[in-house]
Amino acid sequence: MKMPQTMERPLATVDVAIFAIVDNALQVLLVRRPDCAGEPFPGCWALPGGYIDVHKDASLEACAMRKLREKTGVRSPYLEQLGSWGSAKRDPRGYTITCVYFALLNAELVTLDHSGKVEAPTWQPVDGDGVRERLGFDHATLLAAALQRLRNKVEYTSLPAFLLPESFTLSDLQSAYETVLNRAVDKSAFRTRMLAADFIEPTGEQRASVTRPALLYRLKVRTPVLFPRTFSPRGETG
Amino acid sequence: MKMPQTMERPLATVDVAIFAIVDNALQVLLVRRPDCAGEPFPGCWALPGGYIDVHKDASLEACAMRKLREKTGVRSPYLEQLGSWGSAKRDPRGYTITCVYFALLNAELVTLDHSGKVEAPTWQPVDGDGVRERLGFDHATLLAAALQRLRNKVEYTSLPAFLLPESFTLSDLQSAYETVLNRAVDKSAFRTRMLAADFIEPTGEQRASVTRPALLYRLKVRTPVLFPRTFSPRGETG
DNA sequence: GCAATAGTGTCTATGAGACAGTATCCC
DNA sequence: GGGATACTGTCTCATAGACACTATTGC
Repeated sequence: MKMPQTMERPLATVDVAIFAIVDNALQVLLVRRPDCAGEPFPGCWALPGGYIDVHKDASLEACAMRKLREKTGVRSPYLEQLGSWGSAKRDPRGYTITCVYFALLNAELVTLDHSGKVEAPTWQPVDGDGVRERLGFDHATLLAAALQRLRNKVEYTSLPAFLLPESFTLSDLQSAYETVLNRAVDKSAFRTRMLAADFIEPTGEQRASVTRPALLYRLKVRTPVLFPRTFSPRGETG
Repeated sequence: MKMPQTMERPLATVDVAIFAIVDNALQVLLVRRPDCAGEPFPGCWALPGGYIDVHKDASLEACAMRKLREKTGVRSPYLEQLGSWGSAKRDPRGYTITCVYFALLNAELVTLDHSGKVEAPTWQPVDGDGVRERLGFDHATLLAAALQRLRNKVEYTSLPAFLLPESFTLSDLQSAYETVLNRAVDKSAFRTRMLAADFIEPTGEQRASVTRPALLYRLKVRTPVLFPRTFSPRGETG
């Protein structure tokens, strides 16, 4: 076997699929590829990401956090490693490995940096397995994988709670689930399940409203909770 | 931002946690680190793995497959990406990123290459979150993560089927589940669940035995199946 | 018949889903 | 009161788990 010093090293990058609910729709944060000569996929959209800096990034997760912070200003999102993709062909500049994370956060916390750059990050609505815009590299594949993981996990975890602000009502939470799942869920079953899972607690406050005020809740735990069953309309399990 | 050509590139490796049932126990395949000077963790045990060869390995999965084939001779295991770990400290030779896979296979298919090398791979019984031997690098962490993923998934997937030979009885399958879960499951509920999931089919043959012969089954699909609920002893769902 | 394992039936508790009903707010 | 949303109760059905029962083999 060759010594590591003589091995040809692949390039290593981290990409992040950042999701939030904007305008009652699930959206993902994308950046535009620079239009300069020598840059691959000029003008295309892409997931925020870039090279691992072996001096700055203590770990892969730290690198993902850094990139997320740089684009959104958010410091404490839900962040989960999705997986890694590597091949000689996914980037024209050579063999690359990318480690992809996906993040969930509350859009209100985000301050997009629109300081005149072409690469200004923008929310793009999710449409089916991706977005309408054409993505560079294999990012359409990465985004599709992120969406699949997200939708899959929403069926049996408390993930949508991370899309909401600090305090929220059960109706807000249900709405977040319905937005991600793209289908309605039964209110009674939903509330029973959420309260049984014991991951939220009442703040003691109510949300003022023109109609009956709703109790406000907050997360009891910062880690997602697994439910013992998936959401499933009657008879869908067979 | 620096150009990729001038960036310091981390080393990229792939490691594989290969599991099988040997002597009615869950075991993992480990290799011994070479004892030469300059090699880190000499004499320690480690997960099989090594550098990505940008000329040989078309993808990360291809690289994992190659390493698995080199150690076991097996060509079609169940192989799943577990995740990636990267930091400056996990390998004394510098910043490394490792992409970890876990594999499930039937021990009978394995031909261990014991051709006099020190690095000969060996089955080691899983004990709690790892093995009794001391592992080099951060492989104890990686192995613990693999075990956690495995045990977690076994609760709601057909993964243990990949630990069995081509054809097997329902009792064999139940035994595989019990070995991985390290607890007994109810026979009736187990059989109902397995047959309802519709991922196995009778071969038409029976297993001869000193007692009542059992029907033999084979997998209908090569991909794992998800069950709508986890295994859970009455009242454990809280 | 006996031992041993394969396979089935029966009962009960749980909880999801469907949906209707009640409660509480502002106007 | 009326409209709107928050929240609860009731019914039914599917199925997991517990456990006992029957079936089929070799001896």
